[in-house]
Amino acid sequence: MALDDRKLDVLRAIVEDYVATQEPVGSKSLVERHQLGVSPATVRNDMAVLEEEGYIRQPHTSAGRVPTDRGYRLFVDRLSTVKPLSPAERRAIERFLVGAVDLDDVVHRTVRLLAQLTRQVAVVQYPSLARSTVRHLELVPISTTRLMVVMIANTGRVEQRVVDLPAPIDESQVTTLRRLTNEKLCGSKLADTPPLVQALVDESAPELTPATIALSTVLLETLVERHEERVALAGTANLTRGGLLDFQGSLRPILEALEEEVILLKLIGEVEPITRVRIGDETEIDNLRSTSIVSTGYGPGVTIVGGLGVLGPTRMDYPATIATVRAVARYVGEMLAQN
Amino acid sequence: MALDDRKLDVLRAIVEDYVATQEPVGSKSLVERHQLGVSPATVRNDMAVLEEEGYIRQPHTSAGRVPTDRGYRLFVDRLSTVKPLSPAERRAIERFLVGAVDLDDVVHRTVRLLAQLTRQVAVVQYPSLARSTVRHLELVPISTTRLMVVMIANTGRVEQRVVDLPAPIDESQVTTLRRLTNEKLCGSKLADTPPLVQALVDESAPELTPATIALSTVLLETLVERHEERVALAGTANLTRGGLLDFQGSLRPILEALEEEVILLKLIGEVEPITRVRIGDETEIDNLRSTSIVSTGYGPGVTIVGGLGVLGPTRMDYPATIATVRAVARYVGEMLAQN
DNA sequence: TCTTGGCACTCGACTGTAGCGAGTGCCAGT
DNA sequence: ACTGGCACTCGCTACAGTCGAGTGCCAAGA
Repeated sequence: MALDDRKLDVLRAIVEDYVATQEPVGSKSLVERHQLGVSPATVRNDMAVLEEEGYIRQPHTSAGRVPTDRGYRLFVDRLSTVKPLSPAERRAIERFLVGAVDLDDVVHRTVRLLAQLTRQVAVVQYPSLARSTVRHLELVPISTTRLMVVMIANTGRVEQRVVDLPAPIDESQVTTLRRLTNEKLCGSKLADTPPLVQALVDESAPELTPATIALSTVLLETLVERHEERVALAGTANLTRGGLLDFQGSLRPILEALEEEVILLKLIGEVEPITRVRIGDETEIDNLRSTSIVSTGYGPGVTIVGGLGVLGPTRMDYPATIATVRAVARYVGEMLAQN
Repeated sequence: MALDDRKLDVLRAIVEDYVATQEPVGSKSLVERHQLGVSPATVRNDMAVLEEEGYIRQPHTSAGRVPTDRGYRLFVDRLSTVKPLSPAERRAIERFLVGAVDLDDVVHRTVRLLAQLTRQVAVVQYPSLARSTVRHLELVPISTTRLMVVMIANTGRVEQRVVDLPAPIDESQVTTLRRLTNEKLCGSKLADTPPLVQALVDESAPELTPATIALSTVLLETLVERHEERVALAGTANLTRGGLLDFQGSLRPILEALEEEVILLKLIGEVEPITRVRIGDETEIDNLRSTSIVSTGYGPGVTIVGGLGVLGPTRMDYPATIATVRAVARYVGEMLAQN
């Protein structure tokens, strides 16, 4: 059955009221607060249809209606327009992000900003190594048989590993190795490095081959195979707003899920610049059944190097949240472009 | 008034029972579960005294007794013996920490381990820069007027900053600058670097002086003045155990406090190898009135490079927690000593 | 002087009942 | 197709009553 315009208006009104008040909304208060131009009885009929179609439900007989996940989905897809940010919010974003001294700083400031503006839990992925290129590789001897390798990526990320060498090498050999690796790998995307690393081993001077193999093993293993993705988190205290009414009383499963980086990455590690909204079950994480996630990709210019987003109750102000997430992502992109 | 031995026994029994059951403990169940050798009535008299002295209190008339902060304090100081770790726990610690690939990895594994073993919130401070020495400084040109400086510390920490140069410099000048800074600063403690950095500027070749000044400004500002301390956090989900009975119902203030790195550092940033226990108000943080913190320093050998600890309800198993925190700190120290 | 059993008392937790009111579904009328 | 009216549902709150764990006090005994 097709929903006519008025039924959609009713659904929109229900979502807006419920988000604002956090209480099931009844037919009478609905017509009072919105200019629907019809009587409560008519609204009730519409509600009955909406309920039959699964867009709203009653917590119990004789209570008002509450949107279902499906109702929110329809609202987000067809009934809402993105709220423009207030000037105050724009100013807050700018003020917050200027003066960041390094990548860590940018990420931390961003995640705090996002948490503060949306009053929800914010997650920011560090620029993905897989989508970074190598800017410089530095080898620092720790002892004659141990080497620290530091990789600096164009996104500002810096990763280090310790390499155990099969045989001692001296200072000049380290210099040779350093030059060689930099020549081979600088400028290439991390995802493209495996053949280059192989070439590195093939071309190394015989006496350096064992060391080169050890080095390349570490490089491949840590930087390419297990993607070293990282995330920053802030605003968990915001989960307690709405005093346990959201999240059916227990924060536990949500806090547990938030501690799993793998889960967070799956949810906000976007590849596309598109803003995604996952509502309830759409998160596909059991522990997050009662939450929604708004996420988007960010990066300098048009390329995407990482994702960011917020997590909150399914009952959230989607238009405002979407606007804020997008705006913050855009600013962070500009920030990164400057480096 | 001096408390005789039996009154102390009663207090100990109350603390132990309350920690175990989370329910106010009455005189009758006390004598049932502990071999006190006296009747409930006697225990009641002792309880009255303990209450008068402020070691225990009644949530309401006709309820059992609950230890006060002062009671826990006395318990920790004089009535408890550190529980030895179970073999299973020892094994868990070893298994968890072997195979750590870099400092980030060590810290993350440690904080998770600690959270898991104590079933509380764990906090681990990264090795403090102030107590590290410079192992290597790397300068990587980003453009002709921008330089990324990467500092590698002996503790494994790697910090990077971008330096804006007043005038362009070429590759060979970077090499010169790199050699000079490393000669001057390698091996010295960060806290001792200011005069060395100054000497660096004085001795630099005239054409490099402006660049050197820019570089040294960044070095001093970021690495010495504002101590770049970092912490890792895990186990916030454990706050929800005991279903809101601890923390008088609201996790909010606690989650808020946990987001402030400054607060965490104040609480677990130990300088001494001593294990500290802060109970309730002793945390000196309003938001953490209902929590206790057990913290200790760690480091390779005898020197302390950072702190770690756990935060939980004042009603926590102090002997077990103290033992675990100490054991983990010791293992982390050994871990670091290997590098 | 310390310990003990007895006893009256307190007060939170739980249960059952009743009234209220927001909200609904249905139906007949326009 | 919309509307007003009406009976009904059911969660919420208040209130009264009961139960029981736990206490404080006291007088008697070791």
